[in-house]
Amino acid sequence: MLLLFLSDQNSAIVNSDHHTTTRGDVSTTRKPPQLHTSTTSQFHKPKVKASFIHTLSQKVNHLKMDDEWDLHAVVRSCNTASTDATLPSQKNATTTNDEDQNNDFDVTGSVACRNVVNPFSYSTSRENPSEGLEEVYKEGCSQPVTTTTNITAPISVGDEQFEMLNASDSNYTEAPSRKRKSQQKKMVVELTQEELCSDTWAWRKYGQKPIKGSPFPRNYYKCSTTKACGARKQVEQSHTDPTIFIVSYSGEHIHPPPTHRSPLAGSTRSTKSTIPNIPAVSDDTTHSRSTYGGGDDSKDAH
DNA sequence: CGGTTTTGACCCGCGC
DNA sequence: GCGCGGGTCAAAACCG
Ligand SMILES: [Zn+2]
Repeated sequence: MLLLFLSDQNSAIVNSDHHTTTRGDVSTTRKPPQLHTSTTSQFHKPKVKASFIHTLSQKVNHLKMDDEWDLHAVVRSCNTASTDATLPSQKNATTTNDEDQNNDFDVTGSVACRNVVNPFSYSTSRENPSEGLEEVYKEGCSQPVTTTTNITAPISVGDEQFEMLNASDSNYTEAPSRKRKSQQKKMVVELTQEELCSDTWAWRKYGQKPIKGSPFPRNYYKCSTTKACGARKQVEQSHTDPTIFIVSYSGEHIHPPPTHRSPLAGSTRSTKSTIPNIPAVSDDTTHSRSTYGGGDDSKDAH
């Protein structure tokens, strides 16, 4: 397992909730979508390599039939599976119920039972959060825990960002607001489905965008336990190993892990709209969701 | 009815 | 200055 912890000297003060203020300032200017559709000033076309994506999707096909990118579906299915105790990596973990999980979760996390500290840890001592994370990083590097898949794919994204954060700005001294939003701290982790669903924190998805380097989009999640909690994570499927999910954690939880996640969490809607078309009798008997239109700005307005 | 997901739009930093 | 790429917002749809 590879972990990357990116830290910026620019304290986290700037990042807390500034977006609210920033956005709030112009929030009123935010017009309804319809009005804006005609603007088309900064919208670029989706130049996605269809063939490439196609190839990749084929690869992932064996994993998920048509919605290759419903991470939440993955998590959900995983959870369901966990209830059935079908997870290979959780066989030693007798805790399958969320309630019990919470009990077992403790502070280190349920996955920690394997032998490594996982990113789901909750540290009350926020004095030196980086230390703890560093530890995680080191642990993860020295003690790679491969559950069922051999995780050997190098995380380049983290490296890149790290470089950017540290050496991109030559004139960088202590400017508080130099990096985007709260990008100052980040921990990249390669996880499998089991590990992904082992995350007992309550996450709410707030965005999804296709990433240039990877054929798969990236999902953005925010902690939904408390509004004040600035913990976020982004999940992305590894283009090298579709079975691996690259999860980037940023921010820390200001609260203990939730007792149990809401039933709504991780739920995916059947189809995009209220089109009752094709009720249940279809080739895809399962939940097949929409074809990930993607909340990207590459939506080629017209 | 409340919490989530979806998804188009907006914002922002950076490179050219 | 513009376009690109990535991150975030928020309205609407959804589901238990
Ligand atoms: Zn939190």
